[in-house]
Amino acid sequence: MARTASFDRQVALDSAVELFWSRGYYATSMKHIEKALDMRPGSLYATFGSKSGLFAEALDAYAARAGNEFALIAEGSSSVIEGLKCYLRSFAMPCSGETQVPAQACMLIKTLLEVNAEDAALRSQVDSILAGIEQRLCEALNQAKAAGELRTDVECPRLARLLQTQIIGLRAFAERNVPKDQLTALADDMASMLDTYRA
Amino acid sequence: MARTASFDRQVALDSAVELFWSRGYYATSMKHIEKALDMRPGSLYATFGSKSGLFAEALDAYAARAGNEFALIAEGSSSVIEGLKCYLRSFAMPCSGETQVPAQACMLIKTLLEVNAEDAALRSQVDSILAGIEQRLCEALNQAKAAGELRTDVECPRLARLLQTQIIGLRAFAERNVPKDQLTALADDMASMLDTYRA
DNA sequence: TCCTTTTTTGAGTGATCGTTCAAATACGAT
DNA sequence: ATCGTATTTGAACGATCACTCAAAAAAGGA
Repeated sequence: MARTASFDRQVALDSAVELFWSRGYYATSMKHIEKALDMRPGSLYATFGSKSGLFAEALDAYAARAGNEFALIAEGSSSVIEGLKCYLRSFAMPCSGETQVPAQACMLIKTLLEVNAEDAALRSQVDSILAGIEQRLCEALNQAKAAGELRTDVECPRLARLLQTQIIGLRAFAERNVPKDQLTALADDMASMLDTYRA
Repeated sequence: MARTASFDRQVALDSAVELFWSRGYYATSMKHIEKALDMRPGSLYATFGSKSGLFAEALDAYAARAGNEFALIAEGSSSVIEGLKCYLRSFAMPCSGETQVPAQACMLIKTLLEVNAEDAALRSQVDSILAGIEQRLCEALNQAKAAGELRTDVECPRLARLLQTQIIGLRAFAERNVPKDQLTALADDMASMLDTYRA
């Protein structure tokens, strides 16, 4: 046999997420990537194919991480709705624990607003990931309704989209350097808006 | 005297807004700008100084236009709150009239999420423009409260931030290719949320 | 230890980036 | 018409872009 690869694919992807989430797609050069992943062009292109290929994998890695975080909060909550409110409020926290986040805004939304028609593949990838998140929210709301937490006339898909839009807005708003208490008040307003739909 | 400039500065800026709003800052090259404004490098640099200088002026032009549109809707409404609800719903419309918009998302938010720390001047410019919009919303709400449209216990600055965040989220969400009826339902949900604060 | 196979390296590719500037051009005053 | 001045033009700058590939390096099997 022969030489084995010296890098860890998942570690490299995590670095790529950090870098792209922070700098966006177009403003991240291969030089940045080489330094952040500690890999040289040959290895990078052999492994990920292209800059956009790496970005695509980073998007999926980000989505997987975000999904885990949501599941974690949902699991640790007494009810579905409480979990969703807690999830909303989590985006107003400075940063849970010691790890610093590269940007307040969601990487998916940053990509959705940044990437233009020439990179249609990335656009549609983001679109389908967001659709998946929307569906997960909808399923959580269905579960809440089945548990009697929500009024029976609530349209779950519609409320799911409202919820997703609230999160998008909150995280984009947080990209500004706004006082922490204003941010928590904003998240509280959104969380209490959920109570409107309660049974 | 001597030769007079052959281009109209405001027309050029409008083209720049259209171009930058559509393609973003980093993905717009000077070649794109030369073609869109029909100007050659010498004239461009003599007039606007640099790519970032042109972008800065385009941002201001965009903000002025957006302010006018808001004022127009506010003027044509029976009450302040009705005007705000109408304003919210306007972002769910396909496009009012014949003019096509280059992007659904707000150019200010696209810029806020795209531009990174190396271009701090643009970032802080966006930040102050957004703060100005927030204040305008707050003033409108104060006016509504004075007219008895809002409960007396409503914190107008806080509600203004909530409103701005709703708009941000709605317009970013609309960047996806989502069915029109879903979008109007979303805007309706946000508009009716305003009723919660009514007197 | 040596050989085979795979990975890693980094110089180099042409293209494009934002920007400059001297020459050509055209307008207004005389 | 001629001149003086400001504008317009487009070639060219060095830097950087995403990407390629031949050579060097290193791991596992013999």
